[in-house]
Amino acid sequence: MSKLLLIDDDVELVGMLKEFLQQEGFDVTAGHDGISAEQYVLAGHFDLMVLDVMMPMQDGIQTLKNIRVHSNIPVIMLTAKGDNDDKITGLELGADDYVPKPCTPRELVARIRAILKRVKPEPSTQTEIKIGDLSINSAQRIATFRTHLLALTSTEFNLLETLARHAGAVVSKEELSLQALGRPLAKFDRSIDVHLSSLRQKVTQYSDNPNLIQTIYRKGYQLVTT
Amino acid sequence: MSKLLLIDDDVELVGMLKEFLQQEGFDVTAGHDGISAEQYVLAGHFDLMVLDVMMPMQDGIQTLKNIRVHSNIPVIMLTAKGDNDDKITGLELGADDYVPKPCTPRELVARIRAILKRVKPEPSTQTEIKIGDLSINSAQRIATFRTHLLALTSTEFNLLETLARHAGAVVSKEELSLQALGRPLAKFDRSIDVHLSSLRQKVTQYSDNPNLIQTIYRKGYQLVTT
DNA sequence: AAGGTGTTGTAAAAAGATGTAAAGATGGCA
DNA sequence: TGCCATCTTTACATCTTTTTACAACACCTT
Repeated sequence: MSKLLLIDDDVELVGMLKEFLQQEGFDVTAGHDGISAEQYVLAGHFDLMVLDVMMPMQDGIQTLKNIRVHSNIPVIMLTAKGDNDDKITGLELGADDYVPKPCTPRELVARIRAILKRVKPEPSTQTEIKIGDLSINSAQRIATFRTHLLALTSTEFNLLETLARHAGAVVSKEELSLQALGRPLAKFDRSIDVHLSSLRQKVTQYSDNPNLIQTIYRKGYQLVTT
Repeated sequence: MSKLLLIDDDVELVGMLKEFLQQEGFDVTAGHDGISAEQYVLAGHFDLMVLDVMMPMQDGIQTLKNIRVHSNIPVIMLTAKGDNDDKITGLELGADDYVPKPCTPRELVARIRAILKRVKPEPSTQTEIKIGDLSINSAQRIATFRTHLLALTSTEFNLLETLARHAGAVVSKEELSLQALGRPLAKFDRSIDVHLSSLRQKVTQYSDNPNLIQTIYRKGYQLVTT
């Protein structure tokens, strides 16, 4: 669970945001001025701080400046709309994002997640995709059908992974070539067809359903969901 | 010098931005649609991409989705003002920032700098890396699997360390040669393969999982994250 | 329905990459 | 010098991908 520090002099707003963020699964601590923000950051180790620019006593810019002397904590700045100069100053001081007030809690959460994702990559992301009896583990690059391990080559795995990520939708050969072979599809290149063919054979030997991977004439291929 | 990739279907705008960014000291490559964006990202390694949301053929959201399968490149999304849904979708997909159009080049540059500043100092100076049962201590140049000390040669250690720093991602032989041997990969140089082979043998003798280090044909090697 | 045109399926050959044992080369050190 | 550990090169087996060739198929036109 990520620890957030929320600093804004508007007590009511902070209360509301705190509640919302807690429901979203964050561990939230709130403060209402720049001085206590500095203390909090120095004391506990937070994963991210949301900092209001406009505050009495000491504004967000100055607070950020002070904090940056000792800490690299990711910071999202909250500020009144259109205050472009603050925005740029903040970013140059090492703020990680800038969100204009008023903003929806939902948007704030999205921004927080975006930044946390890059700073501390959660084990969350779907490394495991399951489509019917198929299961594809992207991290380990292993695919299984029911209990059977599929002995796929690297390209075959890429192909299956790409199809699975778009399960139920048609994926063009152009896209498959880009994702699985890492190059654009050339005019008379049949590689995708050939790899598809072997992939089908390997999957089909365990499946009673011969149409797991469908051909959509002139459009591409599709992994069926059922 | 940071390498930027600029994708927008508005040719004129792109030309203008490109010029501005070049004056600011960036190495800029421009493209005008989502498909070529994917190709660029797969081909050259850029430090950051600026991606327009609204594009004919394939929009920015889908493009980002496809790119995120294989790349963690920082992305700034450009989109029409007030299109809040795109904004949130983009951020959740792993965009690093969102800039409403129209924006001043100056603001865009500030955002780019802010993100690069955050991302660049990431040549992981961590001295202790743990990946599953593996643990690698860079300071002491010691690697262990569970409790077993791995008797690695210097090159083997470099190799394992490099793979560990990129755990879960494919590392090219070029990169491995640079990091582990300190020289660019020459045409018929098989050293990396040979060292990899012995490294595998040493690691595998303790591991039940024979696929800790995967081969990605023609792409490189990957240390699997459990 | 019949024939034309381009697309897809797939076996097999060709080209290219990787795995690895073993021989050769290099450099440190007693 | 001779030994030893390490790294590189070599050689060959094996595996993967791409190309090729042809049959089967889908779709269009008449």
